Amino acid sequence: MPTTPRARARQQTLADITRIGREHLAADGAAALSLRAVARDLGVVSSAVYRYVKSRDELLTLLVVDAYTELGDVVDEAVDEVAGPFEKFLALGRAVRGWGLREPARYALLFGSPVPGYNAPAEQTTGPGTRVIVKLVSIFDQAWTAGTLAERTEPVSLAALSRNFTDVRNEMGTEMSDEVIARGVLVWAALFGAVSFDVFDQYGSDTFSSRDALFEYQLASLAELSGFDGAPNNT
Amino acid sequence: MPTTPRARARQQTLADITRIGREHLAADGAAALSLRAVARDLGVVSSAVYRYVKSRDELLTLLVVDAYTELGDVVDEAVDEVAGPFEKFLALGRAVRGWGLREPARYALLFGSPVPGYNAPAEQTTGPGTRVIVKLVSIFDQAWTAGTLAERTEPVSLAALSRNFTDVRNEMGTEMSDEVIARGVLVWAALFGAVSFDVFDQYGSDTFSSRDALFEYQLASLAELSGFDGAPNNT
DNA sequence: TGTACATCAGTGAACGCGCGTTCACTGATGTAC
DNA sequence: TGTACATCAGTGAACGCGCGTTCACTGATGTAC
Repeated sequence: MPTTPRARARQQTLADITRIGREHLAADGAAALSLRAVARDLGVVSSAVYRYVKSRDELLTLLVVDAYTELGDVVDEAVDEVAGPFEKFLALGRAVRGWGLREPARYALLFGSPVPGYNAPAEQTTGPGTRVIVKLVSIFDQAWTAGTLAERTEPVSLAALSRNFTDVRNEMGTEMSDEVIARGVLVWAALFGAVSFDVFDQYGSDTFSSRDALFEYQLASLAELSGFDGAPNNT
Repeated sequence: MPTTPRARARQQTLADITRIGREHLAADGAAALSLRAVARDLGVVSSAVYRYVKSRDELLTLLVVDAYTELGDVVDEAVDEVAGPFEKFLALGRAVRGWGLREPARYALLFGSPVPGYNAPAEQTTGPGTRVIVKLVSIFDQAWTAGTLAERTEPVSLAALSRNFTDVRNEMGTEMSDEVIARGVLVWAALFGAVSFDVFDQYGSDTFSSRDALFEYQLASLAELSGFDGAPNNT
């Protein structure tokens, strides 16, 4: 917590810069994000922003971390409100989609096209950037540990990836089988595929009158594919 | 076919503009695509490009159509080479992913973040833009007509979308049930989710040592979910 | 408690750069008679 | 077949704009003694 007025003012200004950056992101996209425009909205000369942010790329990093953090918070809160893997999975999916639809530009920053010329620094983005998949793993692990996850034979050999799965088990602290991890990765990618199609408007604008209903079907199908007990068509 | 030398030259120049645009897309992304830079590479003064293209947005449209067309060609060729819905589905998935990995910038233009301030004109992009889904529908329809598509009860009611499914049946010329269409839409979105995660590098750079093996697993799982006969774990 | 010094936020000018688009023009190519 | 006119590709200058980043500076805030 900041002690002096100057430190408090600094923190406030940094928060303002992030907020204004978010607004510009929403209006013009990441590629058009400009320090000068942020400075203008902040009511300050353009060089002043350099007291807070070393470069345009650092501002982008700030926004990436900000977005991952908010998404992570939203997802955690939604998932923790319910009990059981199936319900938690639904909550996670709905939370991701809800946030994406509310914040399309920030969703695009995280899960859309890479920003040309920008490389997110791993040290700062990896932590916040893995919160959703970490949460998803914990949901699978809960079902796995409870012994309620449906079994399934590998449709295709996973031998080429077995060392990777061992690493994942160590990093994530789980005992899940190769097949279950691979299944989880597929469900993860598929979930974001469904959300991205919705957020990025890949279905025509009037193909589906209720995107909510479509997504609920998709989510239930993915829960079924995941093998969660309680999902329709599972035990 | 162009008759006069002038018409032939014009066509050649248009092709050059498209090619150079593709290169700039790959180097700097859609947002940074600039008529002036294209003109420079073409060896011509910037205003000359306006003889070929009305505006920067029209150049973008040219590139969008160009990309959809190439992807459509690649997919059609791959799918038509094999027989049977299961094999065709695998071919489609592999073709999409292969093209995406070869052409990440063009893939991003079509399936990544929307380009801020640019709206693709429906008249020109809808045709080429629907070729992959049309092909996917034809694969599902082949299995449906042959009666080899696994049945499945809706995990969640699709009543809210029934009118949309009727429209789809009319537009696509198929008789597939609501559930099968919804299943196809999910598989479609999931497939592109898996490809996007791969192309956009959403798995860490060293999480999976063989992205090919991972994708083959995902593809086989989606074939199974689709209900294609011959897919592992299906009849 | 008061003073001397260090820190820091913000200024304003400047550097060198790129962009989309318009316009009047030149000179070559194509076409109608 | 030859000529007059129309079409069209490309030029070069200009308009008005925005960008990231650096630098020497001023004046207020904070700190050590």
